[in-house]
Amino acid sequence: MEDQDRHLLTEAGHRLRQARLARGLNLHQLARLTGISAPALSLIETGKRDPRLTTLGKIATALRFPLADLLENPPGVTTVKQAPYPEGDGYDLGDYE
Amino acid sequence: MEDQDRHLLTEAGHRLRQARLARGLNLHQLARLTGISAPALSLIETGKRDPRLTTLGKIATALRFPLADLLENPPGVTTVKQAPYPEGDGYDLGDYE
DNA sequence: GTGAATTTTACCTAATAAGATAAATTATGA
DNA sequence: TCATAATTTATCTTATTAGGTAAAATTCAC
Repeated sequence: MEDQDRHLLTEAGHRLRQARLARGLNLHQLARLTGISAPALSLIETGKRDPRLTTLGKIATALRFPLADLLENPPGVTTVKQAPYPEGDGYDLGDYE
Repeated sequence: MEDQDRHLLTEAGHRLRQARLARGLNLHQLARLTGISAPALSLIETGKRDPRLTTLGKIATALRFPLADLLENPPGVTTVKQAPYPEGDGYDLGDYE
């Protein structure tokens, strides 16, 4: 697994744990709410598992936490609208056509 | 699979496709950029596959697209800060302790 | 320090993501 | 229409998620 992947998983895991603790829930209780087992939740929160999108969705729903905030954009930070993309260029596709 | 899951997958898929097309890339080219096969990308974009978090991360990176924007918060919409959570209550854990 | 609660880890099984490849389908253009 | 490109679907293999359970480890309260 690459470094970027690992960072993504640990970051999302940290935010999940913080959100759960902020709501005063333990893993057992969150497991009840989500239908995801406590061991699985533990692995996700500790960044040891690469969860599926719907798995994250179930957890976010149970915690009443915006899914997007699990992944990027620390609270309060807003994504800046980018300018439209320059036509065609900007991607290195190598010599592959 | 539940209704909410399906909605999450189709929504994320749509946004992925829009982002890819906005950059003038076809599936083959995006496959080259991400290391994810074109058939897999097709399944994800059409909401027929439940991708892993790191898979979404690879695609978002390749498209230079904020991962969070794939999932919620249509461009321009900002998440409203919630008040701190009321102590203990608000969750229906049934009669399970 | 002890004991209880919580979390982590370690098995197992089943379901499924993802790669490769190829075939089929669907645009797109000449 | 026909040819080409692009996307979708199908099949197979491999890797990994996720549930269940139990045991180990950690944390917390007393």
